[in-house]
Amino acid sequence: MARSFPLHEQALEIVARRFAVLAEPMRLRLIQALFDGEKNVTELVAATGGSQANVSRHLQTLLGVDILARRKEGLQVIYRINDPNIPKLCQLVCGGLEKSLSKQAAHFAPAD
Amino acid sequence: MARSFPLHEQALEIVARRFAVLAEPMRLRLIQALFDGEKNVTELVAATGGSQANVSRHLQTLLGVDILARRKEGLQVIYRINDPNIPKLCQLVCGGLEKSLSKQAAHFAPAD
DNA sequence: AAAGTATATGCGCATATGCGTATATACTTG
DNA sequence: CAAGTATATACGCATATGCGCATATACTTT
Repeated sequence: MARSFPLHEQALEIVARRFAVLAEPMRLRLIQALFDGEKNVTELVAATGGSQANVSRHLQTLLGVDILARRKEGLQVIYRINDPNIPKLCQLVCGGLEKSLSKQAAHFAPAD
Repeated sequence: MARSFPLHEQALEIVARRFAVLAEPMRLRLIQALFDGEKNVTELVAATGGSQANVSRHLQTLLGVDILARRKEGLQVIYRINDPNIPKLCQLVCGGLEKSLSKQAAHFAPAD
């Protein structure tokens, strides 16, 4: 039954996994930080304000689904965006943000 | 520090939330089932093979972020895709699937 | 109004995930 | 080889989420 779908089970889980990887603010921050070029972990830690351990963990997650790629240079590991669809993807979601923002704006007081 | 990002905290969380909603196989199934037109809950239950309760809950989730919209018709509630970006979004992710599929095929070959 | 159909929701459990802390690994330099 | 720097990982806890089950709600029909 479930075999007759455009996407089989396996594919669905992979797509879901992919979305799940993008479903974390910190990982989105990392992706954003890499939009303007590759960076090493220390730079990413600084750019995102996260802890080194946490940033590293999220980088592994992004690496695991090939959203990012990395390159070692001496002591440092330099990450970059590997999936060409990621910018478009984020653009699509962020594009539809305006409505959501105005809709949910009420929930957040303009603290700053 | 974290203030200088293209997307502020608030926006990041909304985007992340949006991705999270798409990060469930059953919800992707529901979205897929609605690609060829609106359907009521019973039809969606049949199309996805899920339980009524579970399907309903996932529909509420999709409704909550305006990916779906609904319309009542007598006893039935008829859902439809509301966000015009969803098809493109899925297309983008599914497009990059081929590589992931071939890559992860190995993982599924063994009993895991 | 009572019974029936269609849909939504509360509850509890099992599991997944994020994150802090500490530690391990990799490489470089003195 | 010891010390130092950069990155990755193991562990544990707190929380979030999916799902089955039972039940509630909404509307229709008799």
